[in-house]
Amino acid sequence: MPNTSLESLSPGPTLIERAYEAILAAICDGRLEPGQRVNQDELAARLHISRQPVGQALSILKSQGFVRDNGRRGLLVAPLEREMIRSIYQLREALDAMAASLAAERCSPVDLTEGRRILAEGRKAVESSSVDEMIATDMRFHMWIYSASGNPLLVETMNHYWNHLRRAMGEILRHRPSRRKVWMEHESVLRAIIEQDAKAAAALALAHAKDAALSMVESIPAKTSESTALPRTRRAAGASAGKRAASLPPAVARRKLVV
Amino acid sequence: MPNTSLESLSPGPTLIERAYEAILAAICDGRLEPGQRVNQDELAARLHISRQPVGQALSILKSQGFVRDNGRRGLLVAPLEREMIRSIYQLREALDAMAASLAAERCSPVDLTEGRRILAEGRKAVESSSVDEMIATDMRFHMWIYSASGNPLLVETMNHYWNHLRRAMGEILRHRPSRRKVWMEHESVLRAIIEQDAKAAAALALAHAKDAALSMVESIPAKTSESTALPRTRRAAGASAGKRAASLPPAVARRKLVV
DNA sequence: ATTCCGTATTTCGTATGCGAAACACGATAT
DNA sequence: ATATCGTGTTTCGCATACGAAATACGGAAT
Repeated sequence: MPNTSLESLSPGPTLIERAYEAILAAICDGRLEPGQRVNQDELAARLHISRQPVGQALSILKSQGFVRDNGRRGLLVAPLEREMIRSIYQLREALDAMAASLAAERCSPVDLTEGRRILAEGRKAVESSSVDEMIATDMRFHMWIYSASGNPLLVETMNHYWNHLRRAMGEILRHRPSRRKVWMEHESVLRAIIEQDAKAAAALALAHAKDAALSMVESIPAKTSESTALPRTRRAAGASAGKRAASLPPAVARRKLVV
Repeated sequence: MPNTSLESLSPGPTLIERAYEAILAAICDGRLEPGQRVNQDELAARLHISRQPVGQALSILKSQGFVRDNGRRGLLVAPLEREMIRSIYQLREALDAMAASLAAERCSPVDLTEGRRILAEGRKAVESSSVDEMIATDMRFHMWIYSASGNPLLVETMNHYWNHLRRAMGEILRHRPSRRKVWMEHESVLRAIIEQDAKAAAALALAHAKDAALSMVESIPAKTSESTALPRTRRAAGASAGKRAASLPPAVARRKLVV
């Protein structure tokens, strides 16, 4: 059989992947609240699967910072921390600017129509005052820029951070009204991209990120009570982990496994 | 017992965490070669543990892009791809500049002595021509800047990317000689930080990243033969995933699990 | 000799079983 | 009444068992 353009088939989403998606979605849209304990058995029961794939999904979520270790008493949904959100917005200042600049230089006509479409959607979402829809469209607009920048890693990385932002935005917007000028700013960024004015696009995106940071970061309580059902279980060594480089474990290093 | 400053104890590294560290280390320093198949049973045997923790560790590694799915035939170590490295360096241009600027503004005296120490170490490593040591010190210097920037997320994110870079650098430096001016450039960045000249620090860091990108990216073969023992197993749908936003699965979405 | 097909093997995903460690609660001693 | 200790319960980590799906290989047919 000669080279048909048929690619082979995907093994399809495993239970691990589907559990991951389901739990992540629940965390991001607030169905699982920050600080809430999360339990393998219970999740497994709710999803009608065994503990095994749930455990694996939670491992991944933990490595991505969406859930946090809670001693031997399971895990809990990562609380919203002002410091974390501030850090994300700081990264966005650098990366959104770069992304907008790149997008202005190299995005294609079909990208542009897509951008315009998202802008229209966003305006509509603001009219309808559906908080969830507003957040989703906001995220979609920015993801569009990352995508138009042509850097796949940017897409991946920022998708991750935006999932964290989504949580915070959902929490905030349920109480405070939203900034209406958001989509004005989006429009001006889009216009700069359309006009291929990289400098302007970068500057506008930067300003937008700074604006957003200003209104979001202040809205988050400085420390979320901290004592959220925190059992006095074993835990430390990793407490001073402020400057650690490792991505996963405190590396208390019993005996190192060697491959 | 009143509030002693004792934090509770950590449950200690689990086998999952230790396996993760061991496998990641093996991948980063090249003991597990790019494109090589990786096998749960074999790894478990080599580490003298069962498949379970190995599988979980691999799940995490997969979500971080260090290993890649290979149909139902296990996983393989992610091949080195020029496009990937190029993307990383592009992110570095934005983030290294920002980090250097922040570091110049806010790093403490003890940070500075640490920086000087690493610089000296780096010089020594170049003398000794130990490739591994050169890479390690290079990474350490940059991680120091991220850390001095005061943004913990920057540390985490860049640590991740530098693990990818380590792989590539190791592969390259075994064939080509290293750029000797690296530590000259590092020194000038450090000096700008010491003098608290944020603008200069950012500019120098940016130039350094661009230089490094130039000499690294070209050294990577355009496509690593691609056919590296690739079985014609089921796989697709995710093949056109260039612009996808999802971080884990292609979301072919059989029936969505709902929490 | 080459091609095709059926069977054995490999290897993963998922479920289940077991033990350890911490919490929760109630009983006892002061 | 309060403090202390011992027991039961919870909940996870890790090992093992089982089934599904794909490959690899050897024999039969052309």
